[in-house]
Amino acid sequence: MSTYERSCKIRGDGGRAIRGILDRIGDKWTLLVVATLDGPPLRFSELQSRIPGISQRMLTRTVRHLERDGLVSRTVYAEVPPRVQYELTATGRTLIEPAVALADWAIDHNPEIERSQATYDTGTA
Amino acid sequence: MSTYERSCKIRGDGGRAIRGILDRIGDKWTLLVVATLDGPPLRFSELQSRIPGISQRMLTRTVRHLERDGLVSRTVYAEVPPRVQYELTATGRTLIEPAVALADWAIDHNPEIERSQATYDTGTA
DNA sequence: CAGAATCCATGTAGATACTG
DNA sequence: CAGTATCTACATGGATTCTG
Repeated sequence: MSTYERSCKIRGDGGRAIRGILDRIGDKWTLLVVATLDGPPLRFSELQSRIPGISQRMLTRTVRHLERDGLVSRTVYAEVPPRVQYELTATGRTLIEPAVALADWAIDHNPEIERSQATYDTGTA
Repeated sequence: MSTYERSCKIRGDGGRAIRGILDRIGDKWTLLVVATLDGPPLRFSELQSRIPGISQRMLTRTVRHLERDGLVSRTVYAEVPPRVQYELTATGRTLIEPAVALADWAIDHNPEIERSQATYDTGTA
């Protein structure tokens, strides 16, 4: 299959599928949370300490969205003090692969892109 | 390589690489423009007519960003009326593959995700 | 035709303070 | 510990108007 044919997957239904997933994972923290949860279950504070810069509010929102989408499971243990564990679901794990593909692309092409930006900016400025 | 090892690619430098690419392609139109340009060169108006809902301003901004990143080339023909053609660069084409992988994931898992959301919402509401 | 410029609505994210 | 609530700042995106 050529990339031309494959790119129809992106435009497909007017871009609904792509838009849907980018709305889900395109924000500032979601993919980082998913990647951080690729491994043993973590509790809230562990998650927060492993994701430098994320605020409580943003972590809460992000895991809630992921839970709603069925990509992360949230288990509350009825203890005092409370303990809540987060874990990727089977579906959530399947997201790792395409996400890594994207990260690979980013790592591979970043130098090139930054050079292009520098050229563009000096030429325009 | 396990997904666990691979997911380090995402968290890598504290998520810089992923953040960089999501800032680039995570917006509303970029991937749609890239996918639409996977094929013969198109002029501004052609591009706009093939991407339902995009405004002039957003198309202009999006192609400018892509040009700055070196993913799209912009060729101005000195004619009256003006003609401008857009085309994916070689680098731009390499983005198609991981983007399609993501679109595939979205298409595959959308039904499941929507079911999860429905369950979550009724349970919470 | 292909945009540039301006204005405005909305959403996203962060800081801060409080609580079961 | 694991949140919730509130407020605010900023970025994103859209509509409209104007132009080389």
